[in-house]
Amino acid sequence: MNRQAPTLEDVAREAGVSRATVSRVVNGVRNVDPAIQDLVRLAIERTGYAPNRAARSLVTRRTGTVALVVSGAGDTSEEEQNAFAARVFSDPFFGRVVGGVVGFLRPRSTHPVLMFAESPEAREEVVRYLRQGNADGALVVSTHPDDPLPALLAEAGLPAVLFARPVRPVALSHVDLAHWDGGRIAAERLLARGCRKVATVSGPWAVAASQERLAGFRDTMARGGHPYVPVAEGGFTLDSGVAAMTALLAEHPDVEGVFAANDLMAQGVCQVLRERGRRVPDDVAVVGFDDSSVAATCRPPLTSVRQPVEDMAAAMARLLDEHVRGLRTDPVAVLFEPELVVRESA
Amino acid sequence: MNRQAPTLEDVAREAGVSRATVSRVVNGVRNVDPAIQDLVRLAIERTGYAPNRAARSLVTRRTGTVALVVSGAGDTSEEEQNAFAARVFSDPFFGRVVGGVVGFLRPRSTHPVLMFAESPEAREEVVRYLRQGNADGALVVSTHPDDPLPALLAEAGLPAVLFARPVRPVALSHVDLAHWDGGRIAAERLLARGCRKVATVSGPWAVAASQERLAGFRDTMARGGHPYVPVAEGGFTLDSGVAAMTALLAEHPDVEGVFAANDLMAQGVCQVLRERGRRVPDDVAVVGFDDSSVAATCRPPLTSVRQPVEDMAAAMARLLDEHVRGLRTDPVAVLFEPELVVRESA
DNA sequence: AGCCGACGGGAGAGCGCTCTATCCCCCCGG
DNA sequence: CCGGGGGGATAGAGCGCTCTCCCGTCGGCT
Repeated sequence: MNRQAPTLEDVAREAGVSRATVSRVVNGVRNVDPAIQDLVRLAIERTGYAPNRAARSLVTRRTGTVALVVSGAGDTSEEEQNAFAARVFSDPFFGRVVGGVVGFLRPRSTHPVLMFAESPEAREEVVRYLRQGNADGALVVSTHPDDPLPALLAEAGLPAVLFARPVRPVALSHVDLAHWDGGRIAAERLLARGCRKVATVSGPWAVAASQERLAGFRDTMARGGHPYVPVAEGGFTLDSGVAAMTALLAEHPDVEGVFAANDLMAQGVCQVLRERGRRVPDDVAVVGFDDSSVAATCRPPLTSVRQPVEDMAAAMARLLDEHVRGLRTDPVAVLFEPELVVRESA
Repeated sequence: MNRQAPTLEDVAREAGVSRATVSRVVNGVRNVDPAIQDLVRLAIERTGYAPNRAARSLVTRRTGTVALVVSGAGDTSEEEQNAFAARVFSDPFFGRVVGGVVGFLRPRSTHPVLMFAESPEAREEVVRYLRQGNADGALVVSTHPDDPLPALLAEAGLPAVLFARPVRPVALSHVDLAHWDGGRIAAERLLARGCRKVATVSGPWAVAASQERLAGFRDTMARGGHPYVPVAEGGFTLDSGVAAMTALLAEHPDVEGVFAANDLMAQGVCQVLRERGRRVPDDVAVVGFDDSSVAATCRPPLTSVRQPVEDMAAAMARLLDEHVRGLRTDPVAVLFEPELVVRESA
């Protein structure tokens, strides 16, 4: 940029008032004579003034920026970090998170800085980034239950809000879903359809959400008269869904209903079923989880337990905002309720 | 943050030197006595100093941040903006862009700010954001050929690099693919497989890339002895691929090979084909474009013309960096070559 | 021995903004 | 007619950093 950007001083001179007055008009603070306000606004228009954020944040100690961190637990090399980024983005879940966050942030004229933290160095980088005052706080989405980042942030006293309750308690706010209820809802659907032989593809054991979904599903099935439900562990990916369903089908060829702990795995389940000549939903009913975009594009379209990810992400941003502004000091947990979205698969 | 962050001054006092010296050590500029360097580094360690970016960028007039803008041409309402964000993220293409950009930026300790610009206000916001000095420049990925953002940026003299050549010439650097060659490669594959009756699902007419891919495909088919190739226009989405293939199949039921201008549409093509009882690739060979993640997950896995999106995105970031640093002043175009990735569909 | 230049370090002036303290002026009550 | 009060504007002190001067101290060369 060669043309020197106009400053408050320039506008003040143009309007014939002081810097402070212009500042007040710009920030809409305290009483300013309406006539002078117009004068200042005109001057701003004429000079094409845009406040310099660095200068502002230097004195306010606020940046109006938040970091959106996708973190793992790994000790990944530099090259694999790219793959991590690509993998993250191939999961439709994150698109919804971003959409929700942006939905909250945009009306406030702020925008998220995207960071990936899949190695110790990258995690240090996140902490440094925040400590340097590049952003006011962090929205953290962990892909792994052992993610050490939340603890690092809490320890450094940096404002942060997590997606999903951390396994180890940390003094940070988080939003989460009533996963148990999600499992219950899935079970109720399969029960209502009259499925007798039922199996489930769970998420990784280590993930609390997986266990809760599974518990909700099993408890409800048990209450419905089906105390035994075969389980195969998956990894929330398409491939793992395929593998899990293949194993399940080998041992229980007479299965009539399957609950997969996310849509990607449900898609894998459907693929295996079709390849084995089973029709969905006529022979086997399949219920997914998340109600992500694949639920709609999958053939057949998946009946799925909806996780209101956008709302949850927006709530994260709102919580962080409150923490940063000091409106809220103690960590809180905000819980969302799942609901069934019926399509064709069950 | 209640605990006051240590400043240069604090470190200087601790080390018994001047602010300027500490600054020199931190920035590794000019010669500083090694003994003093150690002294300073020790002091930094002890105080836990982290340079304040706002203060630094106030004087350097550089932020070390770039905006990653996904823009459209629309005049979209606030609510639909969210949908836009979600839609963008459901396209695997953008995940690769982000991965490539992050891959270049991360080693430089910078991180992209994510922005969506699908309305006039949002575009103004992008310009304002950059003018305010929140970011040094913008990486722009347009989803629409009529996107006015590049012109706005060029007009404002803001550094920016585009993905794909803009339809209306703009004084900005861009990276692009040799689309014509991509079309040629697809044609050569179908020709080599001995397909006689061939059709193609193109991208939107208005998009230059669509036309070039189509031209490359047609020219090569013509040279191979097939002057007439039926075309159906798609919109780069799964649904549009389904619609286009349905139409194509109605008029040309004897088709033996299909080239779809991206993988998402190729997936739609495969779905239609399967529903109509055609086997892929035995009855009909399908070639996609992009080699995106759906190419691998699609059933059957897609043979696709690879677009090295990660490399292209990294090149964008590199170009922007050069422009920002003043190493490069005139706009340039960097062209990448596509290559065929053979899987099962053709 | 004297001079010059290179080198290492310090002092201090801002960068553009916010915000507190202050001042001015007008209005009102006594 | 004067003192007090308050709204409305200004002056000025920084926020933490970089960077341009400037100064002192050597080492090497004539």
